[in-house]
Amino acid sequence: MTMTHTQSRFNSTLTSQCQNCSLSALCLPIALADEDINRLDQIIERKKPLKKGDFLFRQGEAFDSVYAVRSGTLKTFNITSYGEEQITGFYCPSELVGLSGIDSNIYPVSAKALETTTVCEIPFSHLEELSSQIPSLKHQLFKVMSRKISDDQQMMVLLGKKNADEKVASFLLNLSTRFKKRGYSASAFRLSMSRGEIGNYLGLAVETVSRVITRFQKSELIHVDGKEIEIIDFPEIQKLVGVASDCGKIANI
Amino acid sequence: MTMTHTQSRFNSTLTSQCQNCSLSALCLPIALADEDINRLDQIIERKKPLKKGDFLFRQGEAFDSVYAVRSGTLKTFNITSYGEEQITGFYCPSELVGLSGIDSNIYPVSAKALETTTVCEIPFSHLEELSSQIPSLKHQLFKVMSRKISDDQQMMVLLGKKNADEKVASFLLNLSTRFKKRGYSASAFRLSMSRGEIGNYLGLAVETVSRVITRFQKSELIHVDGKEIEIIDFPEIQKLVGVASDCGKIANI
DNA sequence: GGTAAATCTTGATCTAGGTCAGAAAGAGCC
DNA sequence: GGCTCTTTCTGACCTAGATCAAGATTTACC
Repeated sequence: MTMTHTQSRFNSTLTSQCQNCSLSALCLPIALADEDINRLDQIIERKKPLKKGDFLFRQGEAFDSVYAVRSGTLKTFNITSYGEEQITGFYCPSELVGLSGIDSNIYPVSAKALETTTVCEIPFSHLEELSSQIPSLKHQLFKVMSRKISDDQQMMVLLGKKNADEKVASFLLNLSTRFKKRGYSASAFRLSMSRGEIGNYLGLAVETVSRVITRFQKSELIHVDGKEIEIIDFPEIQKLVGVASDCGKIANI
Repeated sequence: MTMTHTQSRFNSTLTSQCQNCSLSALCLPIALADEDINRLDQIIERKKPLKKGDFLFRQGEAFDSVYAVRSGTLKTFNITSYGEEQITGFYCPSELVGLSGIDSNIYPVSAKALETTTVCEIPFSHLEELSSQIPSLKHQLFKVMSRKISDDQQMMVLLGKKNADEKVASFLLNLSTRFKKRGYSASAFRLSMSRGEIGNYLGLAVETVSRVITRFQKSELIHVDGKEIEIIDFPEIQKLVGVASDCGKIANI
């Protein structure tokens, strides 16, 4: 294993890199004490950037690491029985990719860069070991995985019950929320994925995505210029989504 | 907390109950040493059975425990913005319910019994604490959550890409696999959920589920008698599913 | 900077599965 | 055993979104 080698190349500064990272408030280190961040920092390897279209890992490969996105965007996808791609998620900075590989020790999906993307590689065996020593890190890991489970379930609701307008509105609002959390504008952002990829992810044909976006633009819910999106009428978009995003707070049957 | 009280009532025998449980080979204790099973056993509370229609927990309630199903079946579901139910999962014996509550400390779904059902309540804070002391338990927990993530992603593929026949075939095959793992017949079993609930889960109308099942019966893929299902032509059902279930082994692009 | 390839848009048509309606078969319940 | 309530089945119709087709625009690459 050449890890120490690579580490010395990337981690040569004395101060923790995680501590300096603008994403530390969102990524794993949240709620860690300074000395613990340093220990986490030791096991993390900063990889050189992926170019658009590069694979981070491929479906079927041996699982050994999870990855935190530092910049750029990734998509994960399955190849279905007849060779078509099914996108299962998009990953923005501070988000963790690869957690689904823990169970079988094999990545059940492929991960590919949608644009130039940098990631931190976190060897899972080290992370697991460290999590025994740092309870708050373990808790954080459980939380991240739990969050992924409930997010995926929201996605199942979207795929199973929503119509095209609701799907696209949910998608835009979801991105908006994620950008906002990271300190970027919640109303204006750039889509790093193609219309085709959006459709694939949402269970819609490309043409439908295009038509819905055009329609939203005409009804002045959003303003579109190619991949640049500006959400103009938040209340209306939220109404379409059904504000199901926080239905945890809604009264029960 | 009245736990010790309740424990003494349910856990009074000296031998570990987990150890005697027929599900221990599938549930959390897998890969645990005897003394560790005993420690896990101490924190588990066997609850009295739920009757059909009883809630185990409700969307929005404070999260404090995960539950292992001992017998019977549960469904979890969201209430969407306009009051309809969206089923996000069915849970059979040995399966763990409630993991999605860890992140927000609130159950993001409700869980309801489909028939008389017994569960083991596992207070999460205790489980988490114990997992620090027993690395294999921690690993097992990570695996269970990871498995849930990849299963849910398979479900997203199903909802986003499959047609009605493929959805129903996948559903039947999935149940079959789960029953088999537990030592029951893989080919003949009883559906504990209604056609309506199947449709809800698969993103189909009741009528469509009914029609597909009838069609499968006519083409002699399955034999149906009310809720009793017998899978007759496994190869054909698998062909419909596309054997996408183990596409992890398929070559990557 | 120019050309080929990919992506996006828009219109016209088609269809899988939804919706509506009613009959048949179970499941509780007194 | 009869009554009601729920679930399941089946047929007739309809619609949201897929598919097909063909331009328009963007992106990538020499």
